Amino acid sequence: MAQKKRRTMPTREELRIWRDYIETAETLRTLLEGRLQSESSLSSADYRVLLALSEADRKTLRSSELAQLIGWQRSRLSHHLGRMEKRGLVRRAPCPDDVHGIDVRLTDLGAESFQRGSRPHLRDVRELFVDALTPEQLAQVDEFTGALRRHLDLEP
Amino acid sequence: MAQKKRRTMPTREELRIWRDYIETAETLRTLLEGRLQSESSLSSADYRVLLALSEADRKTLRSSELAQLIGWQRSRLSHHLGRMEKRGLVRRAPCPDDVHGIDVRLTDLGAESFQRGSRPHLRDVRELFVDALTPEQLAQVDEFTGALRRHLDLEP
DNA sequence: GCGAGGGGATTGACGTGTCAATCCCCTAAC
DNA sequence: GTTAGGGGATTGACACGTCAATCCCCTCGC
Repeated sequence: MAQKKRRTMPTREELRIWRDYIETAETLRTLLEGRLQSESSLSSADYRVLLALSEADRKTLRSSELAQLIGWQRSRLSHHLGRMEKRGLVRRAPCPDDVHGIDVRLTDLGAESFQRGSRPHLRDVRELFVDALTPEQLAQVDEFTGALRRHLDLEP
Repeated sequence: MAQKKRRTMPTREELRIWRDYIETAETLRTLLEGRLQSESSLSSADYRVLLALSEADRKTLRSSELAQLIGWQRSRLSHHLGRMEKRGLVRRAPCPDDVHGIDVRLTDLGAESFQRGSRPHLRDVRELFVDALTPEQLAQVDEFTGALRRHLDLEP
């Protein structure tokens, strides 16, 4: 550990592991995204929004809460909601309780799209990720992801 | 294993691990990319191109070889080279040996930018990724990444 | 020789994400 | 009351990646 702190550059081997790690995660994301798209015409961005909304009380969230929940910048959410609204998946309306603030509401079409996409997507996650790993490996993923998150201060 | 095959959906716990995994990798990528950008005004896409070129013989590669090496679609590479050329990082010229085919050449500015970005970038990788993990955890990452890659048929 | 086909590369249209600027409406200072 | 400021949200300009269409020039069959 002390020795590790003294080094500046990663070794060749560490670098290879890093590259494999990040590239594999990327590939996995892309594959899942492609399947989701062809199964339900939803991007993974759509999916995150729909997921958050469908778990929300009255299928509605304040725009800022939604951004907070899924960890997006305001402007990204705003752009994306605009596109989703155009496709009829969500609807925006001024929030009655608060003069600032916009309520984002799941439409029937949005709820239905999410339902339709959800099961195959979960199946895909099992197939491409969970099934690739033994239970021990899965536990290792959890462990080291936790270590990374703590290192990066992503944990509560 | 037999039991696993029979299930359709991942458990709640498996899903949590999946989400943490993919989200952490994504965050890490974004962080690294931001640092690279502010340290050297290079995107990680720029970096990959410059890395491949600077390791190449005569700092030059055929466009198609380059695409192959870094695993990009032709059109993505073409667009990106256009932008990089505009910034003076690379230069394109018809390939003398082959009537089809374009030679992509690292410019002096490109080589210098890469040099300048490289060390801090490697330091960042060590700091944000390698230092977060014990040697055992790093070995585990390698192991399960390998398992994933084999499952997805990404291995040679 | 000439037309079909094919590999190499580019282009255009489009959806997406980021950053910075802006807008809107409220609250608080004076 | 008028204005400074601040939180919530949108907008515009731009960089990026993807897909499908296209272009270019060669090779091969005839």
